[in-house]
Amino acid sequence: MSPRARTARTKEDQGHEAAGQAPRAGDLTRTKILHSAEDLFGEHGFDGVSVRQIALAAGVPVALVNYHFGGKEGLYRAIFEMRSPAIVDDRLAGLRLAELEPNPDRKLELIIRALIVPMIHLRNTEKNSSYARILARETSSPSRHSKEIIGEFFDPVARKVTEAMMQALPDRRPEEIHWAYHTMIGAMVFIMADTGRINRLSDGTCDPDDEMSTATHLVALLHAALKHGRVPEPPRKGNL
Amino acid sequence: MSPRARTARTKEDQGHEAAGQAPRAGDLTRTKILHSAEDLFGEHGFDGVSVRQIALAAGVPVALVNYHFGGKEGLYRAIFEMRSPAIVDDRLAGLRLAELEPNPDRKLELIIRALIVPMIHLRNTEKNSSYARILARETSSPSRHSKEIIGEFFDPVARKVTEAMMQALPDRRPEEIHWAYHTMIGAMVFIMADTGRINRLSDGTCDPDDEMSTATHLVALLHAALKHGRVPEPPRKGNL
DNA sequence: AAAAATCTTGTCAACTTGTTCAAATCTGCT
DNA sequence: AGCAGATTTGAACAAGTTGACAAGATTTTT
Repeated sequence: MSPRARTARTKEDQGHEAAGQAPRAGDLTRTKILHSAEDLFGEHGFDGVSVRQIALAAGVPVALVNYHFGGKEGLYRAIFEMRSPAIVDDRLAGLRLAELEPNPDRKLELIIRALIVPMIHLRNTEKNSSYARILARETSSPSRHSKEIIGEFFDPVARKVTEAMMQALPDRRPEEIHWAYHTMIGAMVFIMADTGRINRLSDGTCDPDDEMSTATHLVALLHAALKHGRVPEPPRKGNL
Repeated sequence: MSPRARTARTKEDQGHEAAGQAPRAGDLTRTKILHSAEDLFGEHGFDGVSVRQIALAAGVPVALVNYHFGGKEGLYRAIFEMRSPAIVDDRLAGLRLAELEPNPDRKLELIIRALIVPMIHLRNTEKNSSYARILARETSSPSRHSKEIIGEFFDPVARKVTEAMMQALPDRRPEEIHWAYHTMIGAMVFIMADTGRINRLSDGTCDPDDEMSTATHLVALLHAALKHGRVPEPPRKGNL
């Protein structure tokens, strides 16, 4: 069979890349495939791309994909293993920063920024823009496979964010916090999906490529939503 | 060839179903296929389902799909032609209602409701829940095909909504209106996608199946976002 | 230098994909 | 009853799918 297949040593490759710990021969091929896959998956989705197209784009024989990643699913997972840590770590760092802020209003904004800015930044970093699209697709897909991947890679940090929100907004019911959180994720993910609709409908006034402007607007809107968006009635049953 | 292929007479079938105007023989088959397709496309996306799976679920031979809809794409389009008018009309009706409201604050809320409530309602109407998922997928997909379909069926009403928003919030720059609009769409579409993540992360406290509660929370949050979410600085270039 | 592990390559088989075809059946109309 | 058009059917098609293999090339270790 294959000596080291599956999604084995991806952490070493990306995680501590600086300390050159035995870069093997196949690593160049790995990253070539990984990048092509990222682009194509981002554009057409998991089912919309064949391994052959990826291999062709990467300029390698098809068999190499199976050798290095143990199949199409393994390749897909490898993309998440490569990219996710960066966002998650950035978010956690942002949350730690928010904890230090005494002013409750500023604190709330910092939490929102911790959630949003890493992703916006990711999207606008040349090489990673496709991953943002992949993430957008996956986040809003109801399939079992998507749930597993998102759950594994992003649920932990999601819980941290909601906890921080509860602390920053102590007068809200958990229900309100969670709806607010998913409103934020939805808005963010939609803009990250990059359908071009924003540019189209705004006649070019709004441009997601403008990292600064996008973040400013999105944070302002979501900050207002969280700060002033109280739900009037406590949730008694049978109200119509 | 096929006498009447393509996506011909879908309006007659669904639109004015009451007045029985010549229900042809194949109409039952058509709707069987249409419904199965809706479910499967909603669950796995366009590329995630094969025509054979759809035919199998509908209990008809594969060839009938091509006969009635002229191919897979035609079938997909037919779903939009069947479902879209209902939402679009509901939204337009909601917008007309909002125009009559004198109180600017209430007016803004009515506009938001006009955009959101029809879709939430659609999602929670037994038969149509899958279409909401299809719509969510398609709205946040960057592929050319998705752009075309969404553009054709939903851009017109989108422009009406943004126009109404500009009237209700005359002190905002167009830029702000458009970011706000896409924030709304994103939040809504994400919740409609129905990934189960909301239930999971909130430990069941939030349930998108509860139409009333979902609408209340979402409208409250977005209303606050639009009302208080001003962007501080005018967009001068080169700000860092 | 020899041996062992790793990496690359072209090809293959088993299977699924969307679509088409000719023949059969059903339908309503004169 | 008979006919024309609409509908249904099962089979077939060409093209593309994934994953696997053995054999060769390369690198690393002994």
